[in-house]
Amino acid sequence: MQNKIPTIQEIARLLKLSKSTVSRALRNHPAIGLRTTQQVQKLAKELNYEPNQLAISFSKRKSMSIGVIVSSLDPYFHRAVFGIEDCAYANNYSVLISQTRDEYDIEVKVLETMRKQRVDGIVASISRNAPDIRHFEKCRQYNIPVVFFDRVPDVAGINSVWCRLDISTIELVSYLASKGHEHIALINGPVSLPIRNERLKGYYEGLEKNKLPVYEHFVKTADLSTVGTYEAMDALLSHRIKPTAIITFNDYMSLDAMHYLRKVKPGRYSDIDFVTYSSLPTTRYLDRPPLAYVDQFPYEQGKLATEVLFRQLNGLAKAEIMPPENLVIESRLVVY
Amino acid sequence: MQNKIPTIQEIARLLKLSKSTVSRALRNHPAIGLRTTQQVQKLAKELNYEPNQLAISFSKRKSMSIGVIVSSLDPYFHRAVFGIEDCAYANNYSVLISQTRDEYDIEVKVLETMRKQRVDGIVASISRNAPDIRHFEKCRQYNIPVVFFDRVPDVAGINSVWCRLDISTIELVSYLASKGHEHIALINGPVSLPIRNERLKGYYEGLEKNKLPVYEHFVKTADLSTVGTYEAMDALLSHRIKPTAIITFNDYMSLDAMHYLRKVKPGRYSDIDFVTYSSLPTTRYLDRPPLAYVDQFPYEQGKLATEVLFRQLNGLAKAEIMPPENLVIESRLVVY
DNA sequence: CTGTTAGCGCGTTCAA
DNA sequence: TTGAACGCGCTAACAG
Repeated sequence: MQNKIPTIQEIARLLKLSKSTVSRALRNHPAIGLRTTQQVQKLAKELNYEPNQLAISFSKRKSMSIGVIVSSLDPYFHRAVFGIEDCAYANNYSVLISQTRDEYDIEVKVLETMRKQRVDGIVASISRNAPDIRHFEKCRQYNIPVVFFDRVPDVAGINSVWCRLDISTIELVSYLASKGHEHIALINGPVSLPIRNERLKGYYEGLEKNKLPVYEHFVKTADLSTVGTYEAMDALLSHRIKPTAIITFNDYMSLDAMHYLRKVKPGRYSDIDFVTYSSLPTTRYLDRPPLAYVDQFPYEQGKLATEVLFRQLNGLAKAEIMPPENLVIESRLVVY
Repeated sequence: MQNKIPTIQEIARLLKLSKSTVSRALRNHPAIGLRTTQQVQKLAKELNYEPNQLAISFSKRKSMSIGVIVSSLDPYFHRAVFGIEDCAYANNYSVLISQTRDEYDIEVKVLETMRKQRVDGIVASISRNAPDIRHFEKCRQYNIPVVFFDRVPDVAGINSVWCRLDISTIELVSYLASKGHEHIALINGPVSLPIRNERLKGYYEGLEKNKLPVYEHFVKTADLSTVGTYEAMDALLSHRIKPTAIITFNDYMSLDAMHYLRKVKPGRYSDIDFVTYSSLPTTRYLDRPPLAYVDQFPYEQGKLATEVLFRQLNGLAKAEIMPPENLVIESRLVVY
């Protein structure tokens, strides 16, 4: 059992040097003699010396890590995490990921954990059930900049990166109109998600632009559960005038809605077209996938948000006054 | 700008106490007077004091965190991560997740990062392209126990948790046989993944048990790319005797194979049945999903692996000799 | 019940 | 070119 964890002190002792010399030699400090440097590095390698990042972080009061808070590592946020990782790793930072499972209590808790871990900054997409962002306020006191992305709270003075959907939604409606659809419904997400409004705005503007009739009963709200979608579909189809195309809040909702038609109303309505947002990688394998979707570029959002974060961190390091950054990227209509 | 991060020292100064008293009071140490405890905790709250976990970890030489290494946070490993998180959080540990993207170099690097961060233990599923586990050896020197799960290296003396597939694979073949299939093919995963052998073993035993003919050309190997699957399908269908059912390595492969039939050979072979392993949540939405799949219980594997890890950690804490644990769980055939 | 002291491993002055 | 001394924030051993 060689459970001897090597330290700089140990190397210094063996080489009869001071630990500061060793510390410098390990980092190729120019003021250290070549011979010394070489023998230090040689011994370090033999002992399998690996610097204690905990000690470094602690003494420098800088953990070289950023926290990522997302509701779930589903395929959508998974792509965002890639963007975050790519940017963080390029800056020699490590990444702490936490899932909130869309619960406010968990969000509060993981945020606290991250503060205690003294992450240098945080990239966050808020939970669906978060009524406010008070729990993020302490981060300011702890000098931990926060960048919100994708699901951005509607509050001033914060850093944010998100993807506007209104224009693409207009295009989505126009696309459906060009296919001859005149009765287009929208099943939107829960009111607690601000991004829902973009969809609604684009929907109405799209109808107007294409001179299509507006039926209030064509707009439904669903939580993101399967049952919720079924209920919305029920409500949609209970009116005299039925939709011939449906815009759903996301891919999962489209899947549930299509499943509903097949199982609950087999045969009828099989000609209803679906379009949606932020495609799952497996959606294209459906026999009859949605006709189109609006790409929200999660990878780019994650990457941009992290870039904003590093700009804030660098500003903080120089004690500069950093005004909050608010980036908006354009979504894009993709026809399968 | 109130960028004053409160410390125990600061609280002690304000209250004219020593920092050890404050430290104890904050942790409800019984030897501290009620009055003192209360006033310390009151002030701590007012100052928004949050203990510096970095300092605690450093001084205790225990980071209260475990590392998780997986190839990718795809839906499969995502479920495993839930199991890991549930167990870790229950033990007041935090979780560091790293993706290797199935590349050996990245695996080596994230492992090193975790060691430097002094995680207390690691739960890992090895990369497809990892030729050996030499890079894990240093963990022993650093007293960091490692538990491999799901993709387990074929080496003695390690902790492991995996899911045996041979018996379920026999059942899978029997199920297909019961449906009248006599020509059953298997598209297996790459040789670098040991779990592939379980499938192969079960396949042959299943054929034997059901007295089905063995055709060597019915067994193909594919890397896990779409192109690889297409090639395997090409090869399978190029023989005189065609399969009527195909067992694929996983869901993605089934999707690709089915897609191949629809796109490359439309109309023909539309009666080929598929069965697979470890279902994606969205697979059930297909018009004609695989008939059945073998559940590998990733959540349970992750949870069990983490439990093993904590047993090792507790043993280590008591300086006990901990023999490695090797758990095997049974997979289960699920018919849609 | 409370205070004093030492030390965790490292980087960083300042001094030689 | 090297070394000595200090401090990061906290816990713990030992005193009182």
